Amino acid sequence: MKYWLMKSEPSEVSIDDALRHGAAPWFGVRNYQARNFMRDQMQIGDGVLFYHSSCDEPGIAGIAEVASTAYPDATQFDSKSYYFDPKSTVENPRWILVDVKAIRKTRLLGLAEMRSDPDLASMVVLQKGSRLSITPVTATEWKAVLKLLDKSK
DNA sequence: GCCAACGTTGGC
DNA sequence: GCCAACGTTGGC
Repeated sequence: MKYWLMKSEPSEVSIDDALRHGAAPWFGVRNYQARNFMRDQMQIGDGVLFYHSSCDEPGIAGIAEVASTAYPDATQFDSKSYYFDPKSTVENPRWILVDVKAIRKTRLLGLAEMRSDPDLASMVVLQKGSRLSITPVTATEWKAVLKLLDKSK
């Protein structure tokens, strides 16, 4: 059982969208490191912090879980898709994904509040220059985040 | 809109 | 394989 933080732009897929859709493919990852986490390390049932990025209020917006093992991202084969990759083939797909199931929406846990918690000092997403859309979360960080979410700020 | 940080590309 | 140029991310 591992824990992850996964970024989504709410203008594309927000936590509300994810809750409506149930388990859905986490399409569009085009970064090898993030892909490799999904391919090599994610297991069904892993905990996911659903993070809103590139928006007015960046931060953790919900809790989700990994709902499938890895399989090819269909959007890479769709020439009309923004995520189309002409260099990828069905025989040898370059991009894979997992299904993610949103479990609940939380209050918005912003970056400033996260940075104020010493238990989160080493959290990858808080490091300077960290842009990776999928990052590992330690069990300690997971617990600390849940604890912060329980506080009514 | 700015800009730092990082990833990718491609010429050599 | 190096590395400069370019593109992208994402908070501010």
